[in-house]
Amino acid sequence: MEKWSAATIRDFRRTLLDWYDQEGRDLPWRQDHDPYHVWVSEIMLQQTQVNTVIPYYQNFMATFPTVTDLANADEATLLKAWQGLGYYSRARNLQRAARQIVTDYQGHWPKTAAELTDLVGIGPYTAGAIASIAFGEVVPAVDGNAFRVFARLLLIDDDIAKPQTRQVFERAIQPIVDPKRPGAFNQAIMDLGASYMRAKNSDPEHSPVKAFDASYQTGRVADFPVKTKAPRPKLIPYYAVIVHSPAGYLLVQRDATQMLTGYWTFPLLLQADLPPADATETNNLAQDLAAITRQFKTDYQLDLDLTVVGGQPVSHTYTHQRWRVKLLVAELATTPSLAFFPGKWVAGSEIATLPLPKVQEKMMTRFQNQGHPAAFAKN
DNA sequence: TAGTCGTGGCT
DNA sequence: TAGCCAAGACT
Repeated sequence: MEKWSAATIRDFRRTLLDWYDQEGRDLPWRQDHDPYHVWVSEIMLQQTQVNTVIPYYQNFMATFPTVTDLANADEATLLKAWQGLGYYSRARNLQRAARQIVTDYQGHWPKTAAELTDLVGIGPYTAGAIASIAFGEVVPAVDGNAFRVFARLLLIDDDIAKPQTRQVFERAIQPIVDPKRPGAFNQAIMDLGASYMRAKNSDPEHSPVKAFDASYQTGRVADFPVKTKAPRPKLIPYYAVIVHSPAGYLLVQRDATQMLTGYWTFPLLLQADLPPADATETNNLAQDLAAITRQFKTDYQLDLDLTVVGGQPVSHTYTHQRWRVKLLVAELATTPSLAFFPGKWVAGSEIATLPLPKVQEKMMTRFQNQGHPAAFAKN
């Protein structure tokens, strides 16, 4: 690992901040240093690209202008505002933290990184970002950009995929943070990491800090940062049961034990949960259809005549799971009671008003393209 | 600690 | 295409 002298540190700060003042990005959440604005933007930006966040941020601020508005919002409105951003626990934690601020802190923000970590959804990175940008605390904000930028600048070869590596970087960066402008310093590092010092297609030759870039000076940019790769997503087969009656489509809201908590989908059944097939030559699909029909009858008192929706199964890949969803449909002439089924009927024209995950949108599109073009038409 | 948790862009 | 990456936190 490289060690910088006090003179080098001063030179680096000046070079970095001069560049940032000239070339730093003009982003909606950089209009001011309001902690609410900084906080919401930082949560949205977790594992999410800037261009994706911009329209969500603008809509979010129009819908929930203050932390009090967010604390008082109903969950459906909140989840709808977050729909498509992913990592949906961020949205629910955001509201939990808003309520913490309003009730536990009487609306007064904690102003240090150490205190900010007590708010749900604020970890070491986000605490450093808010503390430095909104309150001027001299602390690093170590995100993926900071890992990458300083791994290259200082030739730090610790594996950034390992949790204990964070403190290595925090200790290395802390003395370099500009004590006069810690927020600008941290944001400048992020802008650098999103431009000249990207993970792929980096351009260290034209970087404003190339003179400080030990990886570039020694021809080893591609070797930093060191990061072990994640395991491959696991294939998980599902059946989606599309039940249509005069009252609309049968939808279920995902509970707190599941991913996509609070969002609505067609009923989904794990293929692995269905009664096992015989060890004979019998058709698996037919057996599964029979098992699903039996389950709806006995558990929910719903009589379904299931048919397979044409086309390929819907495929949707998450970070650690790859869903393969076969669509089934049952058309009912009359609307049965849902006294035994944990879901509700929703008119085709009303489904889009609910918070829906991407996989549900894919299933709806596939269904429409397989002989039901007007199923979810908007009125 | 290592696994969990979404989606879109890009190669 | 399949895989990696993008302003991580939580358990």
